[in-house]
Amino acid sequence: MSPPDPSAARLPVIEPVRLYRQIATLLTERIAQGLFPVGSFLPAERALAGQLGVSRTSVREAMIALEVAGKVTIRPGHGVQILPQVQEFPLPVPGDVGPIQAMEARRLIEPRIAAKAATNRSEAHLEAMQRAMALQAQGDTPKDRTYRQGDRGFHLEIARASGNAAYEIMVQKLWDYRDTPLFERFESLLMKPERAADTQAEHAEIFDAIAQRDSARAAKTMQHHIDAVLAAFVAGKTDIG
Amino acid sequence: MSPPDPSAARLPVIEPVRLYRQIATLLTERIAQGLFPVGSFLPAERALAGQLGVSRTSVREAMIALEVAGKVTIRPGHGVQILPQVQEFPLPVPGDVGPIQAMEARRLIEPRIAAKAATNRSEAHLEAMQRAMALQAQGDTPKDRTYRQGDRGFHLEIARASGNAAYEIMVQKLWDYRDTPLFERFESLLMKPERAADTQAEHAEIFDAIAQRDSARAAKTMQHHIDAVLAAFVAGKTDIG
DNA sequence: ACGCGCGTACTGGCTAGACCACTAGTCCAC
DNA sequence: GTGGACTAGTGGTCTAGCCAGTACGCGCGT
Repeated sequence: MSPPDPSAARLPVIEPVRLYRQIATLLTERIAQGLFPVGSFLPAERALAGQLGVSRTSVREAMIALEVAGKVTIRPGHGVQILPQVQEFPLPVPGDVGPIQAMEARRLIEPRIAAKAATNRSEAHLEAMQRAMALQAQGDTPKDRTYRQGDRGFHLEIARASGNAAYEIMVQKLWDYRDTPLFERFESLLMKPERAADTQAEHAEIFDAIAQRDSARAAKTMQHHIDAVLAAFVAGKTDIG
Repeated sequence: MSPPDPSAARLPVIEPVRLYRQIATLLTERIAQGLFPVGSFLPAERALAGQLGVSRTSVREAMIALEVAGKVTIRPGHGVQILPQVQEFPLPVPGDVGPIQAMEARRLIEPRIAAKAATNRSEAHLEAMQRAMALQAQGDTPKDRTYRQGDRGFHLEIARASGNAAYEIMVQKLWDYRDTPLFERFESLLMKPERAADTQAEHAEIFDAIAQRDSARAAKTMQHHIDAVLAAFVAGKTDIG
C-alpha cells in the first residue's frame, strides 16, 4: 500500500502569530468598538496582563507595536492613552481638478509666495532656481520632459525660498495636476508656440525681482506670468467647448 | 528679592527618549549606511544586547518597533532579517509644517475661498456647513473628536462650496496638519478655554455671510476668524519658547 | 554512498520577578 | 499659600529562566 497522496487532502499552512500581535489586534478591535474612547487610557500594563492571562512583557511588546502604529501614546507614570486616528477623507480624484481651477488657485497663492521668497531667499535658493531655469531651457517645446521639470522646479524652488513648508506643499500639490491628461490636452491645444519663450522670459523677470529682494515686484511679475498663462487658456477655451 | 522671572531664561523641554526607540533608530541608521544589507540578518538579540550594553528585553522591544515599521522580519530560530524598503517616489519631502506656517497659509487662501463660497454655494452646501457646525457643538472641548471633526468639516464644506476643487484639496491638505502631535500640543498649551466658544461664534458669522451671499463679508469674517486663532498662537507662543 | 535520527548549539518567544524613575494625590508644617 | 514628606500608582529597564523551533554535525544502518 502506497503512502497517502499529500495533495489529496490539502491542509492549511499554519503560521504562528506572535503574542504581541494578537494582543495589539485585540486592543485595536476594542478601541474601534468604542470600548476605549479617544483620549482615554487603557488599563495599566499589570492589569491588562492579568486580564489577558499573559505576561507583562508581552503586554509591553503589544504597547510598543500600538505606539509605533500611532494608535496610542505611552505616558510614563500616567498610562497608555488612545490617540485619535487621522480621518481619511475621500480625496477628490485628480481629474476632478480642472486646469482652470488649478491655475486659479495658483494665481491666488503664488504671487504671495513669490513676495515671501524675495524676502526670505538664500543664495542657495537662487542657484536652485537658476538650475531649474537652465533645465527648462534645455527643452525645445513645453512637451519636453526637461522643459516641464524645469518649469515645475522653478516654481517649487520659489515656494521653498518662501520659508513656509505649507506653501511648498500647496504648490507641489497644484503642480501635480500639470501632469494629468486633461491639463496636457489643454496645453497642447491652447498654448501657442511662443508661449514657451514668453514663460521663460517671465520666469527671468520673477527671478530677478526675487534676487533683488523686491517683494512687490516679485508678486507683480508672478501675477503677470500666471495671468498670461490663464489668458492663453481662457482665450483659447472657446475653441474646444 | 522676588523669584526669578520664569520667562527670562527659558530652558528647553527635555523629553526622555525611550530606549527601544534609541536602539531602533541606531539600527535604522546602520541599515541605511549599508552595515546590514537587505536580506542579511542582524546579530542575535543576546549579542546585540551585549554589544549595545542594554538588556535583551530592550533589544526585543526595538525589534518589535522595527518589525511594525516594516523594516525587518523576525524569524524565530533564525534571526532578524532586513527587509527591502519600498522605494518612495522621489517626491521632495518638505520640512515639517509647523502650526504657524499652516495657519499662515490658511490665512492666505481661506478668506478668498469663503468669498467664492458666498458666490457659488448651494442650499446643500449650507446644510452641510450647518451639520458640521452642529457636530462641532457636540464637543465640550477642542480636544473632543466631534469638535475637531465639525471644525474641520465646516472649513472643508466652505472650500467645496467655492466650486474649485483645487481649493478643496489645498484646505484639506492644510487641515491634515491639525492632527499632528505638534499642532495639538500648540492648541492645548496656547488655546484658552473660551477660544472654543469664540471659534463657534465666528463660524456662525462666516456662515451667515455665505448664506447671505455676501462675498466681502464672508472674506472679512473668515479673515477675522483666522487672525483670532493666529493671534492666540502668537500671543501665547512666547510662553513656551 | 546515502539517508535518517540524535545530540548539540544556536535562534527567538514568553514568563516571572525585581528595582527604579516618574506621576498624582494627600497631609502636615511653616 | 507653599513646600516637603509620604503613599500608591504608573511605565521603564533589567535579570534570570525555560521552552519551541532551526540548523548543523556526527554516527549508524541500509
